[in-house]
Amino acid sequence: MSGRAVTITEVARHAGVAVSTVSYVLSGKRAISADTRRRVLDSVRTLGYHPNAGARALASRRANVIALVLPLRAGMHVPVLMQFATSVVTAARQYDHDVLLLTADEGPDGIRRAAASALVDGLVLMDVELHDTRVPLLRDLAEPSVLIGFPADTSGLTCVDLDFARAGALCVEHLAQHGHREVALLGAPAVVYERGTGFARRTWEGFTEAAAAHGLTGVALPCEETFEQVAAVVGELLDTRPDLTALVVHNEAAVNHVLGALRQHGRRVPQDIAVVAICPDDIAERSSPALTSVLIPAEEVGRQAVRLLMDKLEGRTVPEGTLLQPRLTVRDSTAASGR
Amino acid sequence: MSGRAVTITEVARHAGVAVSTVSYVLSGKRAISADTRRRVLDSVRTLGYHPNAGARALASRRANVIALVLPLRAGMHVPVLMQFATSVVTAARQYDHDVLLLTADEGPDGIRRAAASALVDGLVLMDVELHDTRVPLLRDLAEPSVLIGFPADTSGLTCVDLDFARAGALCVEHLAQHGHREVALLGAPAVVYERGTGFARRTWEGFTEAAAAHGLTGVALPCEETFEQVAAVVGELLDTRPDLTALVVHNEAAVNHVLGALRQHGRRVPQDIAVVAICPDDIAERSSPALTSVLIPAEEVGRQAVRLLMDKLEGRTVPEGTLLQPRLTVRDSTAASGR
DNA sequence: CCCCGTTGTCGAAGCGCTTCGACGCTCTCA
DNA sequence: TGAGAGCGTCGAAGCGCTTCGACAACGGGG
Repeated sequence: MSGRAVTITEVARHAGVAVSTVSYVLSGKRAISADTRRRVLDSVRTLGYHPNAGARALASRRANVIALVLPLRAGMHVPVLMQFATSVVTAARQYDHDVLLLTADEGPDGIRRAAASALVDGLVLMDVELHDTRVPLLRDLAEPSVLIGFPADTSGLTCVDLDFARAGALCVEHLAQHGHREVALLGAPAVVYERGTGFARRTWEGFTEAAAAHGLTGVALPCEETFEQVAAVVGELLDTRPDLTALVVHNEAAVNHVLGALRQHGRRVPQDIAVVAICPDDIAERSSPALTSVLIPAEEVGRQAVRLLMDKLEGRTVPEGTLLQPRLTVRDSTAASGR
Repeated sequence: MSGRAVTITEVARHAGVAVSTVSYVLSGKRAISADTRRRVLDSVRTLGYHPNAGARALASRRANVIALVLPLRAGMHVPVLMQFATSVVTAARQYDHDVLLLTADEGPDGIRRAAASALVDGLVLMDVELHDTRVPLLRDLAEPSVLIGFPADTSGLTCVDLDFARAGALCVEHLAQHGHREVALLGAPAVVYERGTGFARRTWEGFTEAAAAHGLTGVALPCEETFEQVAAVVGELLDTRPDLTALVVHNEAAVNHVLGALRQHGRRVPQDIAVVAICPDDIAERSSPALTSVLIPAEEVGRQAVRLLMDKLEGRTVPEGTLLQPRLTVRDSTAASGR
């Protein structure tokens, strides 16, 4: 490597054409004869030319970079966040864009800075709360943005997420079909609900409503993440609700503790009690027994977010809300349950 | 927001000075009278001026962006990765740089592209293997880079990491002090060792050598991450080694399974068996009992990596290897052990 | 009192690219 | 056979910024 980088001027000289011709070959924005194209591409290859990103951004007013705004707050399950992040990067690359990582600790200023300096063409925000302080900012930003998660008021925005209400309901329906009459939801830590995190609340509501609709007794509880606290909640539940035969767990970090607590209390899964989780597949598969679960389709959500953002960048109009339908995978933690 | 962005020309006009003067006020590269400086800064503020990143990069040949190259491979503990990532972003912002996220699935080409296009000024690579294919590329890249983790041959590179050998030894020493005579290491999944992941191997070696040095019987085993597999290994260990009184666990995902397995086998921690973990503090604290642990100082490593990169960007020479000293925090999983 | 070194400011030349308008060809159709 | 319509290519004008050299204005030392 070393030395100065190859410029488009050198490529043009090497191929014996004008600079603009090289540019058109590379962008495909004007017709170019097959012969010229071949010669230019040859020169590009032999010289090892890479267009200068800054110059390109300056001249075209497009940086070909999008921002990914990560939160990092208590109670968020990090591996899922990471899945979102990597799928956003991968999807962005498919549209020939790169991804700039912005964290929450710079606050709204960071977003404004990146947008105003034309560092990025658009934004993807993760883990949006019901009353997110970043939302007003997005509304009057010139750059388009897409939210992963739904704030309370989605007007003027573009949001994508799994349909968590449906996910909660799906778990209940599955259990109802298997004859369970009394079920419990173990959710996120209390702080997550208090903060107004949409997906946690919506699961809760979906669970509660579906239980009512199917005539089940359903109780929903927040759930902390240390073994001791989980064991306490589980113990309490088992003691006070003798007819309880199924648990829905919507808390990645607590899933294994729940199973451990049940083991400790001498309950077998699924013979004594059924368990359904809402979590990534790898967690469900790695538990013992393997858990029937509704997976968080992080990869799909990330891809959709990028697709929507690209549509907006092209000037196409996109729907305000996009809800991905959950699917339930039956594994060993409910299968044998024939009561 | 909306409309076209404010340019330096408009600021200059508004403040009644030349464009270059505005530039010098902002960069501080030439002396400017207090009065002029104030007027310019006022204009900047009232107009809401943000320098265009592309133009700046083009003219100054510095993008003020660094790349963070993430792997994503089996057996890596994601939350730790995420800690690295966020600390790199935070540290970079302190040097007025942004972070571009590159993933491994584009391979070395992604690195080359980002560097050659002047999208980034330098690179931080995470989770480097002993024989990493990206390393030769880095050696002949014009852009400086810093590795988190040590490859087998570090010549011509800059590497930072926790001193894992020392971490393994520290655990042994702590246990030796508490009178333990036979100890076991439960490490990463076998695939991680086979792949040649430096930090896993170095912990193993540090553990083994320290055990020998202190006259302890020490056995080291890889450890998979499902509860069943962990329980099997733990069961086997307890059965075949009746004198075993302490476990060192270097596997974030398996830690809780180990505790669960010990519970299942009726062993109390720390009365019957002591446990030391090498893992982030939050995991150690959230376990029950809270674990004596050597923490992975992810935040410190990320910060150092950025500092080293900035030094290289400034043309300063930096050491090839930087090893961070581990510290052991005593908690409940070894404290009461008085044997 | 003259010369020279400072200090503060300006103008202009790029940085490497995209894109617009122009222009010379070659075809086609009347 | 000549006008008009593409097609393929070129030159030049920026995009918004940094940085270099120039140059007033001012003071201090000989």
